Amino acid sequence: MKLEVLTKNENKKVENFIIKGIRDLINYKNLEPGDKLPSERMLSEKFEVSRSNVREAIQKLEFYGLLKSRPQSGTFVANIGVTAMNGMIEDILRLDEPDFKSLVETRILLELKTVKLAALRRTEEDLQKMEQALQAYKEKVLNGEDAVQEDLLFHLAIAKASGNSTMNTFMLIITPEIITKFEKYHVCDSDLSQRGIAEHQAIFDAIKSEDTQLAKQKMKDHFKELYQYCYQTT
Amino acid sequence: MKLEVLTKNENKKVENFIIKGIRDLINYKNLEPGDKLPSERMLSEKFEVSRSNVREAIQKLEFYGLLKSRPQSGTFVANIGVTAMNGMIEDILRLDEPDFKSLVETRILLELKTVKLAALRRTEEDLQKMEQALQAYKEKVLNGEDAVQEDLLFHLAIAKASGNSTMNTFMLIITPEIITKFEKYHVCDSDLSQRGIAEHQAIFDAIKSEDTQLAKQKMKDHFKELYQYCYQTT
DNA sequence: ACCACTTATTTGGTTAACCAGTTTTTTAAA
DNA sequence: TTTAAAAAACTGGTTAACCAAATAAGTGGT
Repeated sequence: MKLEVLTKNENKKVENFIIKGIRDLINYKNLEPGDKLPSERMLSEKFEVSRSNVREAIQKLEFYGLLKSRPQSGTFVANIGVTAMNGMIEDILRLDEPDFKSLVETRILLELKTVKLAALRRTEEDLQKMEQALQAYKEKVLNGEDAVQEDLLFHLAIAKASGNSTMNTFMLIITPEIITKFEKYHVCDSDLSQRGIAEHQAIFDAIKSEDTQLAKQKMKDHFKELYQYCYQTT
Repeated sequence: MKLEVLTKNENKKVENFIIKGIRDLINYKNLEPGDKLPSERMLSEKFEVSRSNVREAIQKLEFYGLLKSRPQSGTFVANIGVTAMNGMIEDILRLDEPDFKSLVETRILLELKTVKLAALRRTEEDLQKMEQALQAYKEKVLNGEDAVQEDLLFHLAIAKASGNSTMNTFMLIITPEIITKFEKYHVCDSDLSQRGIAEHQAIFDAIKSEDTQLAKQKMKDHFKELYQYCYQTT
């Protein structure tokens, strides 16, 4: 297990090493948007790493939109100038693992917005989906079972109803991390869950009646404890 | 070019097909958190696709925290129950490409928060980095050159100063997409850039003097045009 | 029946060979 | 010298063989 972490770190180190190499290459050769990078084979030879490692690094930079691979042709510098390229690569290299506080902070921010947008834009289909999720949550809680999953699915249904695909994606990214870390730190007691039903219902009603301000307020109430938990520790 | 898009769609279709297969497998076999998935080879045989495709799909689900691969051991269901698993996979399958409006909307939301947090938490080092970015931006504009990159680097410096790694990551994700799409739609004229300097300076000063409300207000002013642009069209 | 030990198999990850287009170079005809 | 055609070299992507660790199965002694 220890070994796995080591190799993972090692792997990350190699990846960052290659990313730095690519950055230096772009700077040294003054590559501009649209220019072609050396082939994967040449890079792997130059940096003395495997081609898989090179592909990995390229794919990461492609994820952040800095490079663009074209089959049977080459890898190209995206439509971003040298300056932005350097700045962004530096940021990418320094990115650290998200801490729990950062995740919760972001979730609250996103959800206070998605709930407003959902109240504005929700379709009839969205309402049905949310109601289903709410119903599933209620049943679990009333049976005294753990309902963390159903809880979050209701929130994801709101994100979908917001009609903002970017926020929806971001919610999907942070949700599982929150689930796993949350279950470790915190256990919902029965009273809290009972109150959760009423709060969820209030949020749903506000969205249904298209009352954006009320929806936001109800979401805020719902997050009150999490908010305090987030800001009291560390 | 047309072909590339086709194969890309085709590829996505295969990936989604496999993801659905994995989902059905989890449901049918009632796999719970910690249980082991069939090996990649078996899955590739069962779904009649290449092992690469299977790995691709697994890595995507791993990105969203639903699976966890362990070397020389197997792929395991993450600490998430069947219900959340189903809901999230459905969302992932339906995720569409982010539209420009959604990107801008999210950017504004994130930046109004990061600027507040930056005013609260910025270190001396953060201030230096932001000042450098601001200076670079000024020089470009005063020379009459295009300064979109320097503009965004200043905003990224703020995101970094916010001390929230999740928001920082999200800003990094949407920034390049905004750059490319923005340059297509909109060209900054000289007057606008001149005003941009003052606005950036005001934001920086507010952050420096730790005035959260003022910082947020200045950022809001800065986004005024973008905001209108975003909400007038479509 | 149980336990320590060896062997065989299975696993995700890695490497190297291969593929089908693309791009550059060569060639020869005008 | 120019240009059109042909061939060679190169490209990212894909497939299949290989690796070392982890697990399962077998083995023999008690």
